[in-house]
Amino acid sequence: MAQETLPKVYNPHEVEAKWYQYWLDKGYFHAEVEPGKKPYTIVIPPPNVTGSLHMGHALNDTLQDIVIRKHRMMGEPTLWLPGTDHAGIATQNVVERQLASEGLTRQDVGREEFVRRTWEWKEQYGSRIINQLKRLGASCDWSRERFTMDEGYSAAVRREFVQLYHEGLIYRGNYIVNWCPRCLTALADIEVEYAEEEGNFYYVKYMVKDSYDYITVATTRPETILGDTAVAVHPEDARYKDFVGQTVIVPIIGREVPVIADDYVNPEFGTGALKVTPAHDPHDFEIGERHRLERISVFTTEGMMNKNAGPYEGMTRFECRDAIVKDLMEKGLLVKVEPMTHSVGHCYRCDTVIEPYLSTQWFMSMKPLAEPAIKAVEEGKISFVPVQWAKTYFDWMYNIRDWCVSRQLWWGHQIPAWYCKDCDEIIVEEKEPTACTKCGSSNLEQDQDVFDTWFSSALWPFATLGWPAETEELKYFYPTNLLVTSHDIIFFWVARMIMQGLHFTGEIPFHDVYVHALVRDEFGRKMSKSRGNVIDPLTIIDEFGTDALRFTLSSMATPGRDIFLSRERLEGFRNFANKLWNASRFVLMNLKDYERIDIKEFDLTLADQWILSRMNHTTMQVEEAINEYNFAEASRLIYDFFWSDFADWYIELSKPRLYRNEDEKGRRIAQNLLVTIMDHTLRLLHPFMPFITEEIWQKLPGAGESIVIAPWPQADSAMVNDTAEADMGLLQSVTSSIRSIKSVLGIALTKPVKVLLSTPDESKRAVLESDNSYIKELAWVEELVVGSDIIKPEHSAVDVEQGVEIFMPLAGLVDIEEEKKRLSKEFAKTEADAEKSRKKLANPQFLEKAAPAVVDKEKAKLEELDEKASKLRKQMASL
RNA sequence: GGGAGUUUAGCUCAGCGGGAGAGCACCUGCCUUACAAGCAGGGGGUCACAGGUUCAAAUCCUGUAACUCCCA
Repeated sequence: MAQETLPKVYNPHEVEAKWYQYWLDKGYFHAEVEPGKKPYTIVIPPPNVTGSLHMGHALNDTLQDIVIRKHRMMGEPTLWLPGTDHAGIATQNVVERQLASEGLTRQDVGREEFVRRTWEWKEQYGSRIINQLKRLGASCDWSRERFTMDEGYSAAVRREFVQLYHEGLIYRGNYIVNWCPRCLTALADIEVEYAEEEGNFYYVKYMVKDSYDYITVATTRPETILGDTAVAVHPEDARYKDFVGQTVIVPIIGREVPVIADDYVNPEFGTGALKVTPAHDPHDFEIGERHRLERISVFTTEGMMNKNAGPYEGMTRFECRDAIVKDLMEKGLLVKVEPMTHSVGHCYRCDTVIEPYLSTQWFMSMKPLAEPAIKAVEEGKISFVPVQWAKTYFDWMYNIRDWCVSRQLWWGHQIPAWYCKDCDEIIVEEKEPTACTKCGSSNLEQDQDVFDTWFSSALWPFATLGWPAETEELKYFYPTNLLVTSHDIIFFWVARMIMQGLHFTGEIPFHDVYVHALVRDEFGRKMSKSRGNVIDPLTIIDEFGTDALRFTLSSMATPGRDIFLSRERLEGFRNFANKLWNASRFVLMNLKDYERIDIKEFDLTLADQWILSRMNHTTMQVEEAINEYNFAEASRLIYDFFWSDFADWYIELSKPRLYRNEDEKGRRIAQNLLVTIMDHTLRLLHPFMPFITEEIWQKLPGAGESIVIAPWPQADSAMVNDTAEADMGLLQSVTSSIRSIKSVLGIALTKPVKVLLSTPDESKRAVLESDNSYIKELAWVEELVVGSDIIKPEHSAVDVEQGVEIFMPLAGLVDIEEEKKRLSKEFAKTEADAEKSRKKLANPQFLEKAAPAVVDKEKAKLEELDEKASKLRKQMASL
């Protein structure tokens, strides 16, 4: 094989684009229905079509890609189905901003033109995030890419609505909803984000009609006084008993309203008297229902005061608050003002203060849908990993409330409901009706609203596979195996997919839900565009390479802990990539006369047996870790094996065999093992670091078409060799000890020295003798003597490792005082350890109750420590 | 107000009933024919605090404190 010269430093940019294109050209990511084989499926959490890749995506998609690539290598028909979400409000906001830069509003251009422009925007920029996913190395089946507003998907959404409507699970009604006065739409309860804000608690007098009596009511929102239609007190509140049934006058506006008694009122809170505004508060709305109160809305949809606000008409909500407070004060109706922090709802898309607002909307009845979805998790058909998220899921599901699914937006799935203008009939059909089903009139108008985006993404796992059509793909790939997501959308998305999946397909949409952490900035804050603290993964990829980013994220993906991304970590894993690169350079530079042999037919050295044992050991552990979705553990195992075992020890030990010309057989075995281990480890690592592993693997002799489709490494338990690991451990300890003595005493590592090893243990002597070359090579020892009862030569440094006394004559090498210092330190440490152990063993309870194996281990440990200590003491005395 | 999580070396984090670990940073010595993005060695921790369970607690339980998140 030709000797290749590789650059000293791995350059990710040259290889990443090349291999990604190669993989695409070969069609490796495409999954076909293969009857008789068990498929493996993940649907991607579809990023917003307006989005650009952030660290959350990078983590989310890296973890999915790891699992997907592993299953693909295992030979399963593996589908990772990609796509994007039309993201109603977010996308509409983007296009509105674009219009604003031209000095236009969406109302100026009209709905049709606005939607046309949005599609145009989507065609132009919608593939941005898809291309970014490709840079991340995501091995999605791009031929199956879906968009939540493409034709087939839209048909699925219509089916969802029409079926639920006819099943009575969807209804239309006039209720209090969360209204965003900027987006001009209703929002679902979970789309409101609450924040503690400094506000005031205003105590206001409500005069009793024809009396000088009054009730003081406390409120944080005095502007809603204008919509008050009652004052409520608790039925058992003695203070207000006589007021119930009387009429009070709403300040400013002069409306006469009743004093009512209702259990909802908390007598402890404020004055114990509550002003009731059924049109502007969800609780007040319910009180209003119970007492048949009038609902008076005082705001416009834009959050301005309407004509019901009388003198305040035209003011904003906030101007009105100030004006009313001033007027109340002037009229002597304001008793006092107390500062108070309270929770204020904000739009999760634009952060505007939400207004509870009376409005006619479509709602979904959630209880009947939630029941089977709760059961599926309780019965273990769906598992959350880590399990504690199941509790979060249950809490929400048990307290679920009806879902407002209509949105007053233009971008989205328009609701397939038509209203007959002649007879008011509501017609809900998948196809646009031509005539009213009741009166036959053709004077029909479609509902102007669209669905909540999550209404459509709830169908994602099966609508992407063709539902409602019973496609081959749906039958084969559904239910999917795994959903990977972050905890912030368990309610928004995961729970709703489970509900709709069970309702519409009769099956769970996925078996496992792996919930990963959020990626935060260095201060632990959620990264967000509005905070301006986003670390762009593309920048990181440019600087460190995709593989380094992926490996960093997977290494930090410990269940249940958020990730604070740091540059230092990225550098560390970039260095790991470089280590891989250079180890492979070493192997490739030393393949002169390489010939494939069957290593099982030759006698393997201890180092050979050891590295094979470690490799198979590691493989088993990695397999287990990935199956438990413990990506950090899997990454660590591969990192440690490759760097600490293979590079630091095995490669070093292979050098003499490669460089010495006389030992052709030894060289051949070493070459074969180096190639075998590289090949095996690269395959194990490929799901984590796809690019560098392909680049190196392709250079190895006997490489196949691509590592992407190379077989996933199987552990061979017959190769796990405890004796080899123990023997090698002894040699490593002795080697390290000698290096340490040299280093501490200021002797250069490369200075050749004489070393004597003494142990009564015959098997240890055998190991030290037969493989003394390991110690000689790695600790720069020119003369090594092994014996059973060696007397310490004068002026020697001493150490004891695993019962082996190590002597290094220092004649002329070093100041003996240095050695005394080193020894007494070593002795003190050994004595302290021994003392701890002795104490433990002196405890009769321990001997009686602890597991025998634990006691034996402790005894052996103490014995060794005692022996070491006594030997060190003896040597110190003789110095 | 209810719930969840976190607190381990200077920093970022593993470990989660039986000998305190890694990477980075720091100190010392090395360009030893793969790698200075490296090699060898070293220092550094009453595992937040207080109780409890246990022969044995960083690890399990209870409480306290600080920080973070979710829900109302």
